[in-house]
Amino acid sequence: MAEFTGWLLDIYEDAADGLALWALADDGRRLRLRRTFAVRFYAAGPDGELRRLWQYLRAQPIPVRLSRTERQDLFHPGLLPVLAVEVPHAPDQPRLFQSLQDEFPRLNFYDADLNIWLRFAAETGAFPLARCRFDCGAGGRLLALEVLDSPWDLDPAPAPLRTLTLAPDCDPTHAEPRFLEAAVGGCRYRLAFEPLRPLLVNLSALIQRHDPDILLTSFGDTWLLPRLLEASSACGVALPLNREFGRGTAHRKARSYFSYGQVVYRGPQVLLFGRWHIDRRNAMLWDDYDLEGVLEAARVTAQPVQAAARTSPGSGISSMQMLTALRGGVLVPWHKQEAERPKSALDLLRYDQGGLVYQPITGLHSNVGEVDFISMYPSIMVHANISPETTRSEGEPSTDQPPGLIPRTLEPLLNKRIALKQRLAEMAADDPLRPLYQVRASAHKWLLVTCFGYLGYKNARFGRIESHEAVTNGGREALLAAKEAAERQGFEVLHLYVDGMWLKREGTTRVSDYTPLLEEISRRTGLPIALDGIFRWVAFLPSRVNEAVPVPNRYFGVFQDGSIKTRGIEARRRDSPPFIAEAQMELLTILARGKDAAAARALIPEALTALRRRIRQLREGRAPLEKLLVGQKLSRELEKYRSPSPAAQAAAQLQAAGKRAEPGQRLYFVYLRGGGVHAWDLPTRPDPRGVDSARYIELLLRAAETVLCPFGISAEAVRGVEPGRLFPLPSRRGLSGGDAAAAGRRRIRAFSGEVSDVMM
DNA sequence: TACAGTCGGGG
DNA sequence: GTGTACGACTGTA
Repeated sequence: MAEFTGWLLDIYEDAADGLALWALADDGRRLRLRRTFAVRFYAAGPDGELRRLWQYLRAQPIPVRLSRTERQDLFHPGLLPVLAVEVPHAPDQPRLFQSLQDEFPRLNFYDADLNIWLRFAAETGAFPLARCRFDCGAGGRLLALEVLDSPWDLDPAPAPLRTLTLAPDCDPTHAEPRFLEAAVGGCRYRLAFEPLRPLLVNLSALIQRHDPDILLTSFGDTWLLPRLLEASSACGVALPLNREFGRGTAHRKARSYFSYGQVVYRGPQVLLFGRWHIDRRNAMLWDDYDLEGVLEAARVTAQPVQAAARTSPGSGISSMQMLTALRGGVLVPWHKQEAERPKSALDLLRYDQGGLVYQPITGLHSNVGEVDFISMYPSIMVHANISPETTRSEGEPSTDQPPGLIPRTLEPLLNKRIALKQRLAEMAADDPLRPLYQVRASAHKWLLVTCFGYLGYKNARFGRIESHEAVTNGGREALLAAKEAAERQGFEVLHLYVDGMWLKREGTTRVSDYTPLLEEISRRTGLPIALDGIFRWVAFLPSRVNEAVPVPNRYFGVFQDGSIKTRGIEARRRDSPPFIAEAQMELLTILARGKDAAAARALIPEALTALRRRIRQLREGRAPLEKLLVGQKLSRELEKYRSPSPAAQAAAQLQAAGKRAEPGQRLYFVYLRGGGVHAWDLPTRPDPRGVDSARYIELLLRAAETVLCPFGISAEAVRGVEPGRLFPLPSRRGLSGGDAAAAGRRRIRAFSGEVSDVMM
């Protein structure tokens, strides 16, 4: 084997050698390598306890090397005396550490619960899909490894990965699939599920013949792979899902957890060794980023590919922070130990603010420029050097100190994202590489967004609330500085929202007219800023509950290039039935042809005609059922519901049919006459005649009002589009009261709490 | 009127 | 394997 170059695909613990590695050589061979690998972790605490730990470790059977040394804990000044524990055989470490947790509750452990990829990446500079030079001895023993590229390269040499796609011919939650559709090496196969034995034999032959690097499945985690594995053991036909011979697959249980204010359901997982299983239906945020987004995330976070495909970007950024710490000799706490410092009421008042939000001037405006800070919060963290160890307790950042852990982690990511966006801006619209760069930029965006949230999360390993607050302070200051600059240059500020502002100035209609403003803002704040575009027209909407109150994030408009931007309206809400969302977009597309507000107004009759057609479609039952599906997330266990919300009703129906619906799962259903629903994932289809078309018409009319009323069309006029038929107008609520007058005035207020992911 | 339940974000 | 905000809105009692 000697020396060769190629890509590093996979790493995992190996009972015999310590570490198994898979390489894809330039000549196309897939090679299994092995080497020993020692891991180190640390303990700190009272001297007596450390001595006791020393004796305990000496007495137990797992070989270890012990030494006393000093290391840096990010949350404590100076160096911390620690006991270093080196475990020469990596697979021993988790078991050993497990036993220490109960035995030594008073000690603080560091670097104790890191996955093997992270340790390997810290030690060697490698990362998933890194280009490497491998030097091998007999039997695949890895003697030396040289990493040839970096995760920050914009154009990494693409690894010629082989993918086997597997998908049942229908959604197994609905019906029993009859065929397994497979695609590999440019060929498609259709394998019958019954009888099982030939299926297994054929599939096994496909895998052996093509030896894919990736098993890209639909429902592989939740249904297909468990089913195949079960069949394999029942029939006694070996199925080489793993590339690693003789090793079983790894399984993770399904779970629901709370994140970003809502429950998330994560399905069960089936993980492979030596090749990757990615279930595109169980991939989290990377879902629509496709495989490239997953690979990009794995490269920059040094998370295993199969994990990167399934975890949130939160664990990705956490992984990057840990890597920065390991490489810089900073201890990675096992559990974050530091509680928040006590704060006075005044501090709380000062701190507990999020992004700056203005009340927009409601109504229709022409020639409005939208100017946004680019990745505002991450830019502030890097620019102002905000990190747990550099932030003073007053919440003031310190730029006179060396760059902190968080800025060091973020800076390359931020630079790469900006470079990718630059590359995109220079690319032709039809460049075949465009989607690739988009997907990569997108993956980076999520990592950046999450990093800010993590600063404020009390259980994050490197979080600290004061740093979090220093960031939001910086954001508010920057936005105010931007507003002042705009006003000084004669712009009217129509709206401010956390990291963006909407501006108008008589005679200012060209992109270049904004250049002096952008330059001034960038100079004053030190943060990157860009013109998102100039709206031909944009409408900021009032509250539906109280017409006098503007709401900060409900608007729609059309840029000069004809593209439509919407926020908060029906078309963007995930619980809107597709029919309603599409109808609203249809109306907007018609209005978007208007070059200014007046021209758009002239297109209203055409929009009303389209609306009339849509209403008729609903009334005559011609809208396809799938377009009427409402999707809502189950927010809790079925038993915990106190009133039968539509999602709870759907869950009850599923349960009655023997299918358990977990919190965090999105359930789809149609509204039925009489107030009920019919869950979509039932074996029976709803009777189209039972569909509550009146309710859908009401939803449609509301969506139409949202986009038409700003043009001066009354709600009554929208509802009267059908000759001889006026749909009743639901009464507006709470119009009375002193609130309205107060709300009519424009005032600046701050969001309290999280606005983390609004910002980028 | 009060309360319970759901959504939001980007590209 | 990571986050339990908060305001807008809707439906129902």
